[in-house]
Order: sequence, then structure tokens, then C-alpha cells
Amino acid sequence: MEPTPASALVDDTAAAIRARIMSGEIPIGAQLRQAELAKTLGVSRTPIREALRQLQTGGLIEVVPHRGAVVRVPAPWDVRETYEVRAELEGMACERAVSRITGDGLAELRRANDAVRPGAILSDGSSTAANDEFHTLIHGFAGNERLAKVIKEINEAFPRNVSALVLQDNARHREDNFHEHERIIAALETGDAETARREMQAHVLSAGEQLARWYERRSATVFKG
Amino acid sequence: MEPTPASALVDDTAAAIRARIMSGEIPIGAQLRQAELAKTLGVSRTPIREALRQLQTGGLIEVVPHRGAVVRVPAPWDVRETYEVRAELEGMACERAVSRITGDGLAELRRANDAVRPGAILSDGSSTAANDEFHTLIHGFAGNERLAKVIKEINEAFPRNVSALVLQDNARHREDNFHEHERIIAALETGDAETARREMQAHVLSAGEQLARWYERRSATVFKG
DNA sequence: GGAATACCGATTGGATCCAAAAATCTCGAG
DNA sequence: CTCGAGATTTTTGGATCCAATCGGTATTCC
Repeated sequence: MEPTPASALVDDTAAAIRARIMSGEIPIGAQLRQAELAKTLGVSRTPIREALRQLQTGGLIEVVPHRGAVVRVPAPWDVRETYEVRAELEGMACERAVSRITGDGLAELRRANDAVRPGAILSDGSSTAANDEFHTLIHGFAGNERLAKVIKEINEAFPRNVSALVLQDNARHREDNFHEHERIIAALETGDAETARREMQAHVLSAGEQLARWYERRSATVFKG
Repeated sequence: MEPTPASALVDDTAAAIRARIMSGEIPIGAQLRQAELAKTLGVSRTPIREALRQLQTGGLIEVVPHRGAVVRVPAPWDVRETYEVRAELEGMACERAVSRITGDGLAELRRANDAVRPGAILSDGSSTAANDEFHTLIHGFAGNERLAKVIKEINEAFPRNVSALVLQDNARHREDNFHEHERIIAALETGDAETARREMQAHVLSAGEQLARWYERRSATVFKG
């Protein structure tokens, strides 16, 4: 990590906007008014505009010339496609992690997954954070920074991601999530690369399917009012 | 394709700058002066700045606050890591293509690869274009737009990519390239998904290794003068 | 009464202005 | 002659200005 790279205001601005979209404070499909964002974040429109370009490149928002930016409304088929790719990459990460992970690493994974356990006392957002940490840890153990980066970018391409879903969705999904993580840990411990990949792939695909369904339900609801 | 989405100037500007970097007109490590770019492209600094933010997000350039943007100089280890990811994704595309490709599709691939053949008469850049087309065709046959997009983004993350290398490098590599493509086509024709994936993966990894070596030689040369 | 059109408010987009920061140059001291 | 402090120049960054465009509304014509 850099010791603080003379932080660029526009990057911070982009991060702030992204956070507001990811948290749901700015809802899916919402218009992003430059003047409004500028006032809220206490800067002029210039850094806002540049930040929006960054988010546009990331795919989180769509910008129509002379009409402004809106938070992208992903189509369910896009979610499914994307999670097929994500499953492949996370599977790859998991396979690589098998030969690189240490005993301490396995302990870290178990600790992270404990916070995902349905019974765990979780303040707002902690389940999301815990779920993220579990996956992020594995990306780290894979020992390929680019791989971690690509997965991260993919995850930030949708206004609502799996982590946010795990938190708000029902206990059933949370329990499934927990047990799938356990199976992944088991495979990593055994050292079975093939199984580790397969388990992670299935895990991500199932999560993606939940997310796609969520978007389907959402668009149906929005239609009715 | 859209009938021309009211083309945004900043997107065109970003594309123009990217093209100049990819072609080598703007060399690796070069400073990108906003005023100079503005004059060259005939616009003011405002769209330039937004375009640079887009390229920054893509990873093609690096922006240091108050010091400006430079064309990124990839480290060889980064190239290797990236091509491991690319190999995985292209392998996935190839595997998926097996069950989706048609006879016409195979014909297209053969035609594209004919232009890669060492003996082929190639005007400047045509080998690059042909190599790109071969891969792009397969991405299309994979039937997953997100997958194609991610691979495209990865490919545009380096100022010098494999396609550019294939063209300028020696005949030996070009011939290897051609024969590896042939083996991939054969696997696709046979319908052997496993082999198709493996061949493509090996092909991309070998290309990535060439690219990494190229960057190694380059940095060594630059040091000496 | 309905549809086409012209106007108006709101918002984005490009250009310009000025301040802040960094690199370079100059001058002086050791 | 070298090193360092200060001034100068260059370049980026944020704010602001004005034109271009879009959506909506009202008006007019058929």
C-alpha cells in the first residue's frame, strides 16, 4: 500500500458517489444531478464530472449526452452472464489458493466465516463486511493481484451486489452461504484444488442466481408501482 | 449496434488518445500534457481531462496529483499475472464456443487465421488486425457479452499488447501463433471442450510470456540509454 | 378537439479564469 | 565547484461562465 498517494479529490469524490450508490442511498435508476452532488459533497461540478466519467467506465452508471447520468439498471441476463465470469475467476482464485494458503490463512478464513454464521450477532452491515472479507481473503491467498483487481471491478459493476444481498435477504440464503463457505474451507484444507475450484464456482453461481432473481423481482415490482 | 448514440465528444477523445498510445505514437512512459493534447485534438482541456480519467480507470495511464498523467510502464510480473487471468478467460470462452460454434463460424475462423499465416501478404497492421479478429470471433461464439467485454478491457490495459507484438516480432513467433490457432480450430471442430480450453490457455500464456519478455528487454534497453 | 410547433426552464457540455502545487532555474554561500 | 535556498515558470486542479441541448408546457393551426 502507498502511504497516502497525495489523495486526489476526484478519486475520493468517485468513491463517495460509489458508496452512496452501493449502500442504496442513491437508488437504482436514479438520476445523478451534477449540481446536487456538488452541493452535497461540498465541491464544484468539475470534480463531479470527472468522477462520473470514472464510474461510467466502471459500468456502475450510464451517461447519456446532454441528458445526464443514471444509476445503471442491470438486466437479469447481464447479471447471470457476469456471474458466470465471476464464478470462473473466483474458482481460479480458489484453485490457486490451495497450494499457497497457510494454516494461519485457514484460521483467518474460519474466523471470517464465523461472522457470516446465521446465529452471529451482527450490527448493520457486518454480515456484508464479513462475506466480503471471506472472499477477499481468498483472492489474497491466490497470489495474483490482477486477478483480485478484476474480480473487484466486476463486483463493483452492479449497484446491488451479492454482499448487499446476503445481508438483507432471508435467513435461508444466509445459511446456505455459510455452509457453502464451510465446504470451500474444507476443500482448501484437504488441498484438493479441483474440488476447491468446483465448490467456489458453484457457490458464486448460486449467489449470482439469487442476485439475478432479486433484480427480476425488483423490475416486476417497479412496474406495478 | 446503436445508430450513433449522439456520440459524446469525451468518449471520442478518450478513444483517440488510446489509439495514439496503442499505436506507439505516444510512447510508453511518456508524459501526457493536457494543453498539448487539447491543441492536437482541437478541443479544450475540459474533455481532455475527463478522457484521461476514463483511461486512468482502464489502467492504461497513471495520474499523479499535480504532476500529470503518464503512459503506464507495466512491470513484467504484472504482464504475467494479467495473462494468467486472460488465459483463464479465453480458455473459458473457447470451451463455451465448442458447443455453440457453427460450421460457418469455423469457416470464419479459418479465414481469419489465413491472414495470420506467415506467408500472407500483409500491409502494415493487417497481421495485428487478423490476430485480433481470430480471438474476437471466438469471444463472440462464446455467447457471453460480459466475458468478451472483460477480456477486451484486460487487453486494453497495456500500452503494448500481444497483437501489436505479433506484427512486429520475428517470423518465428508469428508461425507459432499461426499453428497454435490451427490447433485451437481443430479442437473446436472436434468438439472437445477440454482440449479447446487447454489449447487456448496455453496459447494465451505463451503469448503473454512473449509480451512479458518484450517488456523486460525494453526496460533493460531504456536503462542503458 | 387533436396534433404539430414554438417557447421556456432546467441541465449538461465546452471553454476560460485563477489559485495551488511541482519542477526548474538562478544565485549565493561554503 | 558543489550544494542548497529561494524565485520563476510550467502545469495541473477547482470554480465559474456561457452556449447547446433536452424535456415539458402552452399555444396555434387544421
